[in-house]
Amino acid sequence: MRWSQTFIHTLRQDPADAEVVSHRLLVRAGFIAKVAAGIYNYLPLAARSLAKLSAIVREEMEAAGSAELIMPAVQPAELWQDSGRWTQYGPELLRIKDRHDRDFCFGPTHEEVITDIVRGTVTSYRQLPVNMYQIQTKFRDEIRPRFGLMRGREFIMKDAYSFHADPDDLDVAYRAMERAYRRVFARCGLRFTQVEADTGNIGGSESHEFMVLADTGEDAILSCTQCSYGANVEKAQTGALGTAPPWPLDRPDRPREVATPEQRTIDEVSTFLGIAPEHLIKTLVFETDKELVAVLIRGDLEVNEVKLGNALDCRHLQLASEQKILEVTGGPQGFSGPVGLAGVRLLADPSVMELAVAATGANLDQTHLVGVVPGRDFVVHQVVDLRLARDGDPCPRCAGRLVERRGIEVGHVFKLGTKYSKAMGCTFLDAEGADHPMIMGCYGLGVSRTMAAAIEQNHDDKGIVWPLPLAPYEVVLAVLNSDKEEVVRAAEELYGQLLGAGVEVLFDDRPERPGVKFNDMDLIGFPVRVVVGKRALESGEVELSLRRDGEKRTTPVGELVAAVTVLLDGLRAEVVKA
RNA sequence: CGGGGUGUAGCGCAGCCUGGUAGCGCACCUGCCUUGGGCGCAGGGGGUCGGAGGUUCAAAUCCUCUCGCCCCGACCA
Repeated sequence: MRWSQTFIHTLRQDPADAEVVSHRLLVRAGFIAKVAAGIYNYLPLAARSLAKLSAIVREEMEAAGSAELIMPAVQPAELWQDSGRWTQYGPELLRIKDRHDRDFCFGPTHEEVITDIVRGTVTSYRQLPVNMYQIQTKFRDEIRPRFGLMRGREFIMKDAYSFHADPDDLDVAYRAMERAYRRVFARCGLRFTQVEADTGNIGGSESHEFMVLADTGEDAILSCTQCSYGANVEKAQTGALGTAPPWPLDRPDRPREVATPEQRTIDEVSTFLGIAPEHLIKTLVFETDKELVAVLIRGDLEVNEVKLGNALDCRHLQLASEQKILEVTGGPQGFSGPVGLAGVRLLADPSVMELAVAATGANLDQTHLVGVVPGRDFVVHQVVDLRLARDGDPCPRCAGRLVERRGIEVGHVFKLGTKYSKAMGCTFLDAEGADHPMIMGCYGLGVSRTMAAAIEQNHDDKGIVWPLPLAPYEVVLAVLNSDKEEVVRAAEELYGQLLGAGVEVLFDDRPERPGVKFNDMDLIGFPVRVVVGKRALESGEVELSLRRDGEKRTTPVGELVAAVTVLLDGLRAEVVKA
């Protein structure tokens, strides 16, 4: 392709509204252009990268036994009413009406449609399993779209769904999908990790996320330095805690009140009392959509609100207001404690119940209790892991330590269970003729987000540094002195040779000054660069370099095709075969 | 939805406070010049100042309403 015949327009200045690097570079390098908040044009360069990524996804999905189909973007309300999500999904579901005033939505996901397909066709265990996928535009009306393609409202996703007669069969498909995802991201040339994930409000029994590693990632992930354990911070567990320092105070037969004027925070109280934060019981009051609860955790630890939400089985959760705390505990914020606390559900992290003796708030203004013994001085309704894991914590599986890294969620696989099949009557007959809901799995991969994540991970101060498999063109060929007939002739000749050899090359034939061309090539990030200029040409040579190191080497004109082929083969060999 | 901003040429911005012929840089067009890292010189085209209403002799500027967009928060398969 010739530059002059495609549509590539770079910007000299950063767009004012781009916050993150992938957004900034995608816009500047001419890959995308905003149409509305969270809605973008994918210009020709982006279309090529997306096509390459999609091709890899298709190959791996087919290899894993999933068949491509295409479902509608616009879906009738009836299906969503059938599953119950028409009312559950909330304003993120873009609802639209047709000319007859009938309700539709623009699909944010396709469980309803695929379940409708399968329930109408599959009736016997003999027809299972079923596994299908599509690559399609989704729309989710996010409250605040941001970060360009990282969190758009309209985006491209590969979504797959599988249907099974029993959990073991689901497990087979699930493992095949995990493997396919690992292969996809490895073949894209991305550094990534697979982690255990919270199943969130989609429900289900098992879930993994695939994270492209990048410092700018929105998600925190913890992985063990010694074993394969890895989890999203929302889900991460930790190993046994170290032993606390010895209790430095007396051990009264019952808790003793101590005046702690204006000492509210863990740091203030532990310093004031001369004890370690590990000796304090932190008491937090949360307000859910159903109730108020008091949550206990050791003073040096933090509560994981996702774990808490799961334990309480609630949809929304927030720290209670000062007013609510006063109503529930009788004391002001900063002086809450479990002793004598009645009329409210009490949850504790195991770290609290392991304390032999502790200090905590007295539910009285300016007062704490010391010498509190869990089990003797208070009992809780439920002991459950509520701890937020953090960097340096012990691994739950081995003797190693967890390290925290940042990642971008590009894939998420779920064992869904029977949530949709039950709700929508998607059942089959087993060998005995008994009726059962099918067991489902669903598997999402953010295609447009993966393109953005690739840039978050691979860029420098000049622009994008595409991994070869996702580059819009593998090679760029630039002619520097377009006023010199013999230089242009040589470049045209080389362009023909590269095309003839099957090299995926973009020919920068614009009559621009060299500086403009160099900067554009760096900005767009073509992996291999060939420069034809009069200087090298005088000695019968052209210049060759890789985007990632910029190191220049010259090669005789007659050997260019061979030299480019060698470079490309080298880059391909680096991409891990998962 | 709460808080804070912002909207002026394709892009990035100034002008607004203190009302008086709409500006700068980049991009674009023409000519000359230059040609290995976003050349130089000269000339030129392009804007109902987000929209509606109001105040005024006069509104980009002041007032009211409205819409879009951005940031922080809450939210997020």
